[in-house]
Amino acid sequence: MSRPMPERLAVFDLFAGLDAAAMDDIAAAAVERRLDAGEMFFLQSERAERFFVLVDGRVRLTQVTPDGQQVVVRFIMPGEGFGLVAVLAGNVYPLSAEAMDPAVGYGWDGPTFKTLMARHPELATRSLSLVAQRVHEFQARNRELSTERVERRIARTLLRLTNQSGTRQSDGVRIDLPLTRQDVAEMTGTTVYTVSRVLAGWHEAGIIDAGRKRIVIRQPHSLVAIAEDLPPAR
Amino acid sequence: MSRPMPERLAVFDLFAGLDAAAMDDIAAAAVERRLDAGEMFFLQSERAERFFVLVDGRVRLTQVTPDGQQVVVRFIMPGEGFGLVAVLAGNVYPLSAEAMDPAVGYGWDGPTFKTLMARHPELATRSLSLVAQRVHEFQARNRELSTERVERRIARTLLRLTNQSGTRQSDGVRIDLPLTRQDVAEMTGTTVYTVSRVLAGWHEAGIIDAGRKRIVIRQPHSLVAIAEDLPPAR
DNA sequence: CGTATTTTTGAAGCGATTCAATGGACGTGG
DNA sequence: CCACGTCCATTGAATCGCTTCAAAAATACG
Repeated sequence: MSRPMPERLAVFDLFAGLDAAAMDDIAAAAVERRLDAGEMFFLQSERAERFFVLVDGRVRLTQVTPDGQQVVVRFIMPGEGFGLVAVLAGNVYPLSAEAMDPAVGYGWDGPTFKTLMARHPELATRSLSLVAQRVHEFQARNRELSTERVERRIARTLLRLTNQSGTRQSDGVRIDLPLTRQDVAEMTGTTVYTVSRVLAGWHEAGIIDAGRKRIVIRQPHSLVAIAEDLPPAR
Repeated sequence: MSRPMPERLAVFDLFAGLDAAAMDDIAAAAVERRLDAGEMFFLQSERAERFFVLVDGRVRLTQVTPDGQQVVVRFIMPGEGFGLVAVLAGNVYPLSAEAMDPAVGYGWDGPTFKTLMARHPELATRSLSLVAQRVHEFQARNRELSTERVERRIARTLLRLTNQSGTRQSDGVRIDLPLTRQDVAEMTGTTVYTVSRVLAGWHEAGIIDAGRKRIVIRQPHSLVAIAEDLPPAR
């Protein structure tokens, strides 16, 4: 729990466009937290006191439904924030945040952040844009879930993950997350079995290359075609 | 397009806790818009210039998917805002807003509202809470759509609508919206046929009373039991 | 009344789930 | 470096929930 460097904040979406003085002020109020792989930043249904911006590592956000099913809500990469919505709404955390690797985050509690927003109106505007963007994402995902079939949802999810954390390789784009079929199933609202079958089919067609916790997209355009429901060949 | 009365703003979530001076300032910047039933406040994919707070009437928010399917996102009742997220994010409207009755709304454009937020920090905080709440709703709905069966989703949707616009009657609680089976289907991500069958089953069991564009909940606890997946009898 | 909209119902079909069981990959310790 | 145990992925077969299409019935409305 040490004091973070103000310069490092500048790279984060949430703090874009703030001047040096504001940055100092905000950084002074932050608390650094370092976690090992598998440790939790916070747990679902705890009172939401503090939100974080991820500096290093990766974080998995999961939610457990009342009847015990688990859902992967999203992954957080360095520079992104998590928990902000719950803190601002003054609720409990609606999901759990687990470090997938050794991770470092900066945290602020609600009252502190509100004070900061009052002092720096630009911060409030940025927060709003970010949260608004989050609404868009969820809305899009909602529409997907209610109108699209599983294969398409999986295609979309892989493409999204590719944008978020894909690295080019000689044979395609690799998704840089240790994703199990179970994870993909929990993100798309289906089962491990179906994911396995779908991926097997795509592998057959040469669209992807998949192994244990490893997915490489060999033909992104084919995946886009599936996601957008275009005729496969043209 | 006349000037709204500041006192009327006080009842709205968005402006709760603001003092009279602030209210005057905000009201002075608002534009009133009056629509007949069937007219649109705005259309999906127009540039989002202005958001509204509904003063009177009811508004249906719908979204059309790329492949032409329609989804009912939610209904807006007096006192609620709509379009805020799109305006703050500076995007196009992700959905269309249609007046179901003759409706009255107050509107603000983005730059104006940002200026107002800078002058009244309390307004920024309130906006954030509201948008945050919206995120929660969508997140909950996401979880529903990805893990629950149709019957449960319909039960939940009816309960939600009951909370939003239900009126007590001798024989139960009536949903005060002219809801077609099609509307319910579009809210729950299913088909007219399935909705009809499910409602018929519930009517059979005495849980609801339904007619053309009319649904009355006779046994809310039974519906809750279905929504929560509890054993029906106890 | 006649017409349009909304709702219901039947029957067929399919996509996805479920369960059970096998097969493969990885890490660890001997 | 091999052998073992564990976790992860695959596959087949049975089943089911829901959709789809077609058509009729009910309700509202001018």
